[in-house]
Amino acid sequence: MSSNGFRPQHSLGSDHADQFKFGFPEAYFTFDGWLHDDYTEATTISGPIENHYHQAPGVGSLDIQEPDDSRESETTEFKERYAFKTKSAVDILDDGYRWRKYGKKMVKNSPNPRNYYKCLFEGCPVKKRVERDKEDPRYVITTYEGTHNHQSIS
DNA sequence: CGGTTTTGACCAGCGC
DNA sequence: GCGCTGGTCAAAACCG
Repeated sequence: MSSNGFRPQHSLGSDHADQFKFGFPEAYFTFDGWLHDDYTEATTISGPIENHYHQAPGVGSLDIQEPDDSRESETTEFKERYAFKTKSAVDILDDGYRWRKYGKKMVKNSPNPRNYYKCLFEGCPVKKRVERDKEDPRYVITTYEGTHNHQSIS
């Protein structure tokens, strides 16, 4: 977190296996729960905020969304998805991966646009969307979709 | 000059 | 079907 600014050093404190499963760099983020599509079940972050990162005291539940029917799952890329809120003044959070923005949309019921990003790594299917919480513009909702097939370099 | 962002068009799923 | 909504494409602009 020194020179380049944002590299909090605390660890998630629980399932590192999960982190690797999702291919996320250690200690970048903590999760405070799964957000459903309508975000109704979002829990609110409590705890100290450091820079743009949320230092949650604990890791919330992290549910995996798999396709309803596995009838066509073969080589099977699951569509894991998870989301979390971060209190941040900026929309672009450095999570250790390189992303290319490929779209922007105004969503209904929210004055804020939603941005679409794709992981730059060749062949990596991961996408994410970023939007500002409509009720609480101080928060950024980031939704990741997919699993990184590589280590984070950056 | 190469990669990224921007932005409107395009497309697919779904509810009416 | 039709129109609305969300997600993606792609061409041009933009920027280091």
